Amino acid sequence: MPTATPDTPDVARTTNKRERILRSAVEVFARTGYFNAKVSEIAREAGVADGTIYLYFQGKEELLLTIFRENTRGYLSELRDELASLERAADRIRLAIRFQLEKLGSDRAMAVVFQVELRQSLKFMSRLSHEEVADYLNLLRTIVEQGQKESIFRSEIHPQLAAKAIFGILDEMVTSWILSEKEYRLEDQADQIADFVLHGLQ
Amino acid sequence: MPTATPDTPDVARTTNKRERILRSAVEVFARTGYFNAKVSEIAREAGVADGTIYLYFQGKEELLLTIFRENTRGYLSELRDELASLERAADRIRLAIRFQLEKLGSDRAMAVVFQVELRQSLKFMSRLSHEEVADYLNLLRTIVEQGQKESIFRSEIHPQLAAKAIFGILDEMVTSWILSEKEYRLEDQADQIADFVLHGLQ
Amino acid sequence: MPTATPDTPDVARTTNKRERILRSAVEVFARTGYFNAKVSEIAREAGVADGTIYLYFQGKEELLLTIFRENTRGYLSELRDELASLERAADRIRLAIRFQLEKLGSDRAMAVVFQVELRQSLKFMSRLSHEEVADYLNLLRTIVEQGQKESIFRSEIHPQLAAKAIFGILDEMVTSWILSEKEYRLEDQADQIADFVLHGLQ
Amino acid sequence: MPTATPDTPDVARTTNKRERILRSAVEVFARTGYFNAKVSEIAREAGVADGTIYLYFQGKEELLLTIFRENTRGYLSELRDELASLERAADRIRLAIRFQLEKLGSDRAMAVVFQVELRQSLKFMSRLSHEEVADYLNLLRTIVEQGQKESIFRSEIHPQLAAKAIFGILDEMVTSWILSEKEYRLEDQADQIADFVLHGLQ
DNA sequence: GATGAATGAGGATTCATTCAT
DNA sequence: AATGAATGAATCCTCATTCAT
Repeated sequence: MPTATPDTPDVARTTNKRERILRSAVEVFARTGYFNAKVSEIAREAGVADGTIYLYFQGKEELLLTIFRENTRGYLSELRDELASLERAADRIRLAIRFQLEKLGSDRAMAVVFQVELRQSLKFMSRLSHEEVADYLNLLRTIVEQGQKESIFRSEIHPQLAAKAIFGILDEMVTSWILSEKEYRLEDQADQIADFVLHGLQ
Repeated sequence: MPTATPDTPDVARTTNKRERILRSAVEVFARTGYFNAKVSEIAREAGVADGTIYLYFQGKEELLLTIFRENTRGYLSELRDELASLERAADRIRLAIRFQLEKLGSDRAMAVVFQVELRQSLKFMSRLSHEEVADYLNLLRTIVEQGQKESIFRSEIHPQLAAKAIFGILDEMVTSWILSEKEYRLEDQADQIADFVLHGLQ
Repeated sequence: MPTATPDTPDVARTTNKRERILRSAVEVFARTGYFNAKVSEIAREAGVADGTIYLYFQGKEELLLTIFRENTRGYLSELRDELASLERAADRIRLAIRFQLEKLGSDRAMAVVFQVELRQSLKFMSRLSHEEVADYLNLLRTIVEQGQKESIFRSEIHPQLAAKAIFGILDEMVTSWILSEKEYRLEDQADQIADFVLHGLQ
Repeated sequence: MPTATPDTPDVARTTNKRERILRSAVEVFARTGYFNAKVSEIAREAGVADGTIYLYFQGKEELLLTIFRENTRGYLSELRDELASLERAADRIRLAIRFQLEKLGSDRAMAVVFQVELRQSLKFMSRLSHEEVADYLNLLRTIVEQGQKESIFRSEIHPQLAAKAIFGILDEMVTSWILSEKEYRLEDQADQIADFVLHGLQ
């Protein structure tokens, strides 16, 4: 009996299916909102049976968490890599700002999930804020502390507060972009924001 | 000493009931999240029958919107009043920052509703962002523009972007406070934040 | 203390209110169906408060029953009066047929209530069929029996069955008229129907 | 002894479930009335979960319509088949009359649904009267016209009116049987009714 | 008698999840 | 691994009725 797809090994096909489910979930969550999203719609869009989703994920909630975790992890390690090539704190701040705007600005559905759907409930948000978001804030804080050591950032600024401020600014820019009826490139705001932030820090 | 109405008049009782429902809704939404909140629980906590809620509000969604609208309106007009007593843009920025932190910092349940529950869905958020939030951003923007005219703020800053940045910072501070396991007074951050913002603008 | 309306005694005003409620009920039942009819809508249309209806009637169901009873009683006694002026069974059959078509054909809303709304449930229908409908069937049966005694109607016909047949024909004509999209006068069918019935009896 | 399918195939079981739901609906509608019937009771009686009903039907209303449609269609095509074996209009009238009485007389619950529950509202009735009932009336009308061509029925009778009259008589007989406290076989009235009708037509 | 604000029981329907195949 | 038919818990809202005024 001939093998149907010689170059699509089981693992690949399976991985594929998992990815397709996650991507469909992003689209459906972004389109209808997490609470109104139907598992069956995600399944339909992914081209799998309803039950299949439960072979890969515990349930609807795990879908949302997985979307967040896997993407955040990817973003963070990539950002760390890129930051390694820069030395000065100011440049690193600029890079981090541009990076976040580029990433979320390149995938509106994903951005909607990050900015809107993930903030469904205190339970959700506190889980997130203690895990990946905390990592990201720490990264920013470290850069601020570095700048203070280099004496280019004012020492009276509380680094954790500065990190939150930067995060808050970026968060608002992304949300505002999502909700905007005008079409514009999110990353085009990177320099202006960086100027504002660096002035604030200096 | 003014006599408090000995026998609560009809108007008061009615108003009372409406207010009690709204307050219960804030508590229940904050505790369980909007989607998981049961109308019957709000009713029970307000000490009214389920059906009574529908005499005052169209439904669950209108409860959430009303909480937002009525509070935002109150905040905004109060803030405007207080701003009127100040002249310099920098002082006004300081005041606005302190004001928001004080208001939301004084009522955790309300803050949860504002920071978490109101961001349930794109539909909701865009409705809000086009109404009350837009008003607030305009207020901030006007102060920034004033500061630029007075030549105390840098002219190359886009006022709308600055307004969003300030809003984003405050938003993040409030959210972070809500999610924090430590107890601290939100308004204690007002000066630090104002310093950061004013440096950013100057 | 002066009497407000000397020529509108309490009874009259009261009666008036009662009639207004009944008439509104006919209209609302006809328009929306008994089950979908809201007591508050009937009250609004009658110009009284919701609670007032319960001063005159036990509830929604009694409204429907009263509409039926009072009208049927009126119809029946009027029909009996008119029949008294005729002697021959055939003429009486003609009269009864014309009478029913004229009565229901003159008030579409009432006809809808009689033909549609009163047939909501077995419970309702059996109550009606054992009371007023039985009286009406007896009246028809008596005429048929009279015709048989006069030897102008065939004796092998079961009078009760003939009465039901006549009632069934008329009932269908009224229902058909209600549901028809064409406008026509129901009573114009009286002669044709009478011919058919009398042929059937003879 | 023929072996009944030992392992019910999928199709049968599925069909089975749908039929069981419909049959339960007939029983429950007849017992409690359409508006008072609970979907959960129909489900319980059919031995399925509440939700299962919605896999087969859109909702409660579709249950009622389906009961009517599927039965009417079956009746009508069966009646047409049987009529094909007869030639004379009078015999056909007799057959149609007996047929309707036999069918409805053999299933009281179904008859209740047909005579009572389907007449809930103008909306319902006009939908029905424009579809299946119209087909049935056309069938009767055609026979009357045939009889007129054969010159055994009087030509001055309007065939459509005659069809309605026959339908009305049968309708009343069925309703009367349903409401009767006495037990009798509905079809035993077939000859008497046919005599009356044929006399009326001749 | 008249009002109408308040009550609260009641049910159709949805949809995440399961599990026999 | 994959399916998808079946499950059944869970809840918003309506509206007939009451009763304090």
